[in-house]
Amino acid sequence: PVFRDLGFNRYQEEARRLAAVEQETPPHPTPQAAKERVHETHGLPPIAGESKGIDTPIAAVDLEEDSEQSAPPFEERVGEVETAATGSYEAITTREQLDALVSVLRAQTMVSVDTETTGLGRDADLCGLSFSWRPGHGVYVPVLSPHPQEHLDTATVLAALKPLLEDAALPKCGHNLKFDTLVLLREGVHLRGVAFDSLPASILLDPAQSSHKLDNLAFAHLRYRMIPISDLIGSAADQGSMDQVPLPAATVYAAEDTDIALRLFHALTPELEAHGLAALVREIEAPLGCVLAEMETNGILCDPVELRRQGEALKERVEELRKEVQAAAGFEFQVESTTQLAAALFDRLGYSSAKKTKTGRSTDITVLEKLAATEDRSDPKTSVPRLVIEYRQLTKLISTYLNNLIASIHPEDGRIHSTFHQLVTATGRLASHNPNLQNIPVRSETGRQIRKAFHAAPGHLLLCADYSQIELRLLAHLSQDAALLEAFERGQDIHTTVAGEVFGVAPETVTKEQRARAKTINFGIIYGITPYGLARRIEGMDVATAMELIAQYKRRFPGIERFLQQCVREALEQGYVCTLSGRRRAIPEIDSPNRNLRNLGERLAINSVVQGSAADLIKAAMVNVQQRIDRDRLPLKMLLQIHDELVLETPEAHAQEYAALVCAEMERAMTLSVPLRAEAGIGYDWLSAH
DNA sequence: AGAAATCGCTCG
DNA sequence: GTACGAGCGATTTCTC
Repeated sequence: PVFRDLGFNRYQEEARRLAAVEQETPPHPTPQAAKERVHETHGLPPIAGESKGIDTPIAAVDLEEDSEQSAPPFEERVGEVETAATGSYEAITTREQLDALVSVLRAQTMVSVDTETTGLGRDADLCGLSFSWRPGHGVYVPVLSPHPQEHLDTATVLAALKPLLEDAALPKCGHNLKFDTLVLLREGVHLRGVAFDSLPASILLDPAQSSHKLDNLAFAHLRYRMIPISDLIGSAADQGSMDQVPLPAATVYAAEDTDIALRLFHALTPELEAHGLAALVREIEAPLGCVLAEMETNGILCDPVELRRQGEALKERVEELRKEVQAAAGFEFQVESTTQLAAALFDRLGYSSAKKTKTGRSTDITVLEKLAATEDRSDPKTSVPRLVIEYRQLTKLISTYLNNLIASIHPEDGRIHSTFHQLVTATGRLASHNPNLQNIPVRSETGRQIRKAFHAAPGHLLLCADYSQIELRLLAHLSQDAALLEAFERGQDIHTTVAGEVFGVAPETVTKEQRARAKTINFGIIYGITPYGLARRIEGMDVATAMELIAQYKRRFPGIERFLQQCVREALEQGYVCTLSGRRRAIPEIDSPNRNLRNLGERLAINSVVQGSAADLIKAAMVNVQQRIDRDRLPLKMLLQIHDELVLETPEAHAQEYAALVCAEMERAMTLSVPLRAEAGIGYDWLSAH
């Protein structure tokens, strides 16, 4: 049993090489070995009884009995492979030990925190908490185990620890503390003060890494091989759970986690600093995990009756449409099937196919709209494209929204609890998942009605606060373009201002159409504009005219042109670009010999800086808002984030006051060269709050 | 039969 | 061949 398969390809070769070294070092602790190890340290005198006293500084208050006489401190054993057997871990099982632990933790400048649970889902129960404040040391406080009479119960333990877990002034670290925050929230504990988290830290340092699991980080950064959970609870089918693991083994496993997370804090902090990421982790990403956990736990009330009512109405209309389509076409086919629809349109109804997909002829919205534009009201056959467009819209609403949302409502509390992923996107934006609540329809009237179903609790209102023109304001700040800065400084309508400049007219005389075109250009700039792209999005515009418009824009806003080039140069020189907060995105496409890929790289370089900086900003705002809620004990619940918007639930009383407060916190999230504006709406449901 | 890819559409 | 970032449902294609 010399070498365990790590089940982790990237490290296997390295691990094999080190397997030989392992022969000379103590073998990896089996559960039995772990048990013996803990028994060694078990019969210590109660900490409170130590002569040192519990209010002396931590260095003096050792929770372990014999400090490192068997092995040199881990810091001195560089290059060796280390295992949990080298750490000094113990269980906290008595009232006296718990009180001593609380005093000790209070005095620390950084405490590593972890929870053990019976599983990974929402139904998982707390088995215990572990803490570490000195590398190589750690404690486990069990609350659920095979021998409950040998330790304290959940209520006692949490009552003692809650004040310090919730104390934002006591800095904490850990690995993926969003998970632990979720677990603790189910016990009524609101974890705060998270100043470091090795999961976001690792992702920000190297997003390309395939795994950021604690075990892998331990090996990569500390040459440390952790006890696999399978050693304790087995794997696959006959998997047990943590509450069945004997206390000695559970203690070593649990305390090892916090020990390693603490060591990673020390190991990764210099790396983060070297890459300009330390503040991003400390001020934004680490504390944000707790905010996301709160949002997920809160959930948003959703009325299934309203959704069902809308669904029934739409289903009737869809059935009519299906019949109309088939009647108009003169034959039956499955409208949902793109292959059958393409065959119907292009083989049997005489339309000619222009746009292709990877595997066939495209029937997407742009194609259907072109075909629908040729409709002849006197010939029913030509109504097919128009009817299919409506059919698609309604079936989309039914299946993706109405049906799916009803199924997502939690039977216990009537709320939808989406999951918010903190760092899965390329730019730093959040992603909402299962269900996605960041793409609830708003643009079409029928779709927007779905928002009526999202509502506040009785006596409460939804508070929707969104940033005004956030990406364009960031563009102004990042580019320092004089004209754009001035427009925002003066509070002008940015699309009208740009229209005036680009079309060479006074702002007062800008037409609706000119403003709409300027808006399209403004969005285009942020996405990395191309003449083709712009022409395609403005009705009746050819590529030459689009090119001239872009040229005119760049003449009128020379700072923007400079900024765009600077993004591209940065990507070329460094291989990556950075946001305002130092978040990085690698742009390997930028040196591609393929021109299309290279152009894509240029667009990514531009967009990543703007979109990513906007993500930094609203994340900072979320941390601000939650801190304010905590500090002033406000009765506000954060429910959703939709990229430039926050949705909260507020009591009816003082709702206006809270709205102003949330906007103020959003506006002071960063200090830029342009003023930030956030506006709030209030209403019983999401439709009327907007 | 079940997994993976494709298409299309929703949002910012 | 063309604007950036996501998630998801239905259908089609691939794989065992």
